[in-house]
Amino acid sequence: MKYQPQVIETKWQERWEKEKLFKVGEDPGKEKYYLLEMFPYPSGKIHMGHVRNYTIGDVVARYKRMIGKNVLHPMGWDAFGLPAENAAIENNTHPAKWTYNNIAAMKKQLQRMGFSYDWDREFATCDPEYYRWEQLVFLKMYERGLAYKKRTFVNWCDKCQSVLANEQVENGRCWRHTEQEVTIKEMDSWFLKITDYAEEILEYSDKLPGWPERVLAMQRNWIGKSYGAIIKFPLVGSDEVIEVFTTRQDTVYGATFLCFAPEHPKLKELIKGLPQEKVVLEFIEKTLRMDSYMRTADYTEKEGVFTGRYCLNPVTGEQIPIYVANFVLFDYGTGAIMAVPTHDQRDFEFAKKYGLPLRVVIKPFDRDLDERTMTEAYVEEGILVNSGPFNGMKNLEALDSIAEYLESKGLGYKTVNYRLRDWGISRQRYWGAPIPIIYCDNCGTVPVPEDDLPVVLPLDLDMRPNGGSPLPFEPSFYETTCPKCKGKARRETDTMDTFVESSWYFIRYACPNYDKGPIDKERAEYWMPVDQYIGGIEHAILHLLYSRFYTRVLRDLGYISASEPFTNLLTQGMVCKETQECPEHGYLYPEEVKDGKCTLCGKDVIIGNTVKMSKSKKNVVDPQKMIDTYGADTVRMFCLFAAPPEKDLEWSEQGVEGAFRFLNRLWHLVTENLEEVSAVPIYAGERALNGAARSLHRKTHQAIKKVTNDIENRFHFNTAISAVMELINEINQFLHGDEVKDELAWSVVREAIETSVVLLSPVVPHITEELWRMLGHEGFLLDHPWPKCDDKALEEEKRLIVLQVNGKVRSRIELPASCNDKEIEEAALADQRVKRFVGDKPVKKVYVVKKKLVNVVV
RNA sequence: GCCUGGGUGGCGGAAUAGGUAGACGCAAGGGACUUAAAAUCCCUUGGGGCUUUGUCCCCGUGCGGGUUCGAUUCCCGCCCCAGGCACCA
Repeated sequence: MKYQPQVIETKWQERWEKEKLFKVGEDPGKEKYYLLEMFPYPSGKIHMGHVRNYTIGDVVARYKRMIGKNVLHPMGWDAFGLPAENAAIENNTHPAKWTYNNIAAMKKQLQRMGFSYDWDREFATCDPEYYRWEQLVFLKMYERGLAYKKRTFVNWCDKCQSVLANEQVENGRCWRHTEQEVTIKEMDSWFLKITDYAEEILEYSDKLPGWPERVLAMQRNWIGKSYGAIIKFPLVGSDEVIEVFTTRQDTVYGATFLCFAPEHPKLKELIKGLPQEKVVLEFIEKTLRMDSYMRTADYTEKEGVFTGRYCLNPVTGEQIPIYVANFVLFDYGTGAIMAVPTHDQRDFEFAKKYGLPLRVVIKPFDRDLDERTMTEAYVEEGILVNSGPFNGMKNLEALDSIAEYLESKGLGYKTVNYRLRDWGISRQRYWGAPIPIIYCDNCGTVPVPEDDLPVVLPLDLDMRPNGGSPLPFEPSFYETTCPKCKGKARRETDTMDTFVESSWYFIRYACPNYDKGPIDKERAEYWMPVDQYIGGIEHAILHLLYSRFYTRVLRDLGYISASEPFTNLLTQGMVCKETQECPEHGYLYPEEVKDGKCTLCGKDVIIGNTVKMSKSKKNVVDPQKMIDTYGADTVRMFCLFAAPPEKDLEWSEQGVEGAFRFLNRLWHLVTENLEEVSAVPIYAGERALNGAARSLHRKTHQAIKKVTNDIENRFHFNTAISAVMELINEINQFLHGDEVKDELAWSVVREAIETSVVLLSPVVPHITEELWRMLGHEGFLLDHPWPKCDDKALEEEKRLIVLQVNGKVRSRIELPASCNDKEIEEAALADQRVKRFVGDKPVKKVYVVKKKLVNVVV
């Protein structure tokens, strides 16, 4: 009988669906386990990254179910976003239609992979029944000041035709359009106050032992907490003070000038009417015109101009000039810095360039510094000089003393600063959840009344050919009446960042149809938090940080009690493949290469690096093709076997074939021995075994132990699979061996075969289901209890003892397991080879390690 | 520069509590079956050495030290690679 994956896989998929095998409800009598993989954007078809991610999740879900947990394993669609708009323009269709078509296609593919999702909980975030609750939460946040609007400088991506959050800018470029430089634009934008939760999120980062350290490190880094002080510099010719944030208040006596960011809100007012006004305005304009990439690049020179204004150094009383400088960040600290050229390298270079004064205020412990001969800033520890009452103090000690001194004089105060900024969620896009706000000339900004929710995104409009949002051009959408005064008013036409939807979808899965609010508290309390979350590392900051924030907001609004959404996080590696490059034609598809030559020009093809699969590198493998050729089980098997989940996976067609071969071997092992195996009962330990049968029985239980441990504690499916491979190799050896195959022997084989099938079932659920039925069982494997290791089976009557002399392996002997340390030692010293290496040297000491190893030291 | 990982055969990777380095698989080579090929099955496969081809000897987990009877594993110093952050005051 031939192994025909296409036939058996679709057959079982249909049965599972018909029997609602994956449906789950709340069961207070059972321990819950919430397993979640990051839901996909419905781009059209699944890619290998999805396949890997969801296969890993499926193994865990099936395993947890088999050990008796009540497993929630849902799937849905992160369905808002820009690609739908672009595709709609290109194909002259509508984003909604495009999106729902894609969802249907991808759902079919996921089902074809045999994933155990409870599809009854499926939803798409572009459904008003989903985003209406997001709008409600937005209104509640607005009420509490957690959502606010302000005019400020924001990141703008021309390709997106929209504002981006800081988290969505990578190296000065858009995270979705890595070729697109981000520019800074001044505009009105909505923000969520994630900074209110910075401290709590940071603190809890030490309480997430189930998260990879590098993700936590990235988040801590992103939050960027630093201790320092605000220092007030009185402005000359005014009652105002200029506040700066510094972590180096110990150097305040050396502050010889101030620098403002070009975006600083007070700057324009400061220079009004001064002779320098024009030059300063020109400088501001020039700096703002630069894209973020250029502006923050290493090679961009530090530049600035004098503003014409002065302030007083609050501790020395000296008059010092105020500059505006391109390297000062407007949204870190106060947007202005005190410059201490002697002890900060940037300030040093700036001062040298513009001839500004230097004053040493910290000297090294062993020598003096002279500002006239310094060639770089002194940034090490040292002793304070030129610092009034603080002279002679160690600078680290002076940090506190000076802060306290400033505080006592009303010149400043100690503070903590975070790099994290509020989350900008306004998007000038169409395909997103509308922000439920109305602008009225009389009443100002008015929230949409809760009863009027949802503010539905109109589906009957045409996309604009240039790519911008049609909403601001659609009177039927934006024209409305003010809920307060009933006068004419205008709706907000910005939509929300799609990361808002993904910040709480995992809670909605607990109660996807709940229609009285965003969250059915009772059901959410049963399921939350997510016990195991699995997804790509690329969301280390973005989605994972936003979700930790949003979950806390929902907690504080009383919807749930959990603070952290995801107890354990697994970030799987990328799926990679080697690239092929022609010197003339660039990257080539595999079918464009023949015998190492380019089929277009005949030149030798260079085998490139193994990198993440991407269309542009032409090294993608379509999962559908793999399924069609080998079946879903083979694809699942390869994804799990080739590497542990957190590492990158190198795609190898030969590896896939190896997986397919293994499944064929398994298939033939069962089908070719079915008659004999079916004729006997499964070995249950009632009769003593010896020889090869005893050894096979032991191997069976060793496999149970190893597979269970590898899945339960490590998620190392590659070693779990290899343990079953070893078992199957041993079954085959046993069958080909000389020993008499009596009923007892066959019953041991039956135990070994059935155990292999059960152990493999989370990995390759279709073939195992089919074989299970052939072996005469009723019911689904998912409902079969996970096998238990019998420790008695593991016992060995003989043990291999490794014999070392001076730490080098010299011999191996087999001894009865009953031998005690003394007997083992005697046997070791009596061994011929040990004797040879010991020779006539005196034995200094003999180490015996628990029935495993002896080391004779001479 | 800072942070976090990581460096083991031709390759992907094992070695989970300091105790047999290289499990399992891929590739390669040899053999069986076949008219032949494919498929399948069996064997070999870290490197080197040999006046003994062996239950032989030496070397070997990025490099250099250390701790230990014993180190891929622990400690110190360095090198390299990947990812993240980076004018953060």
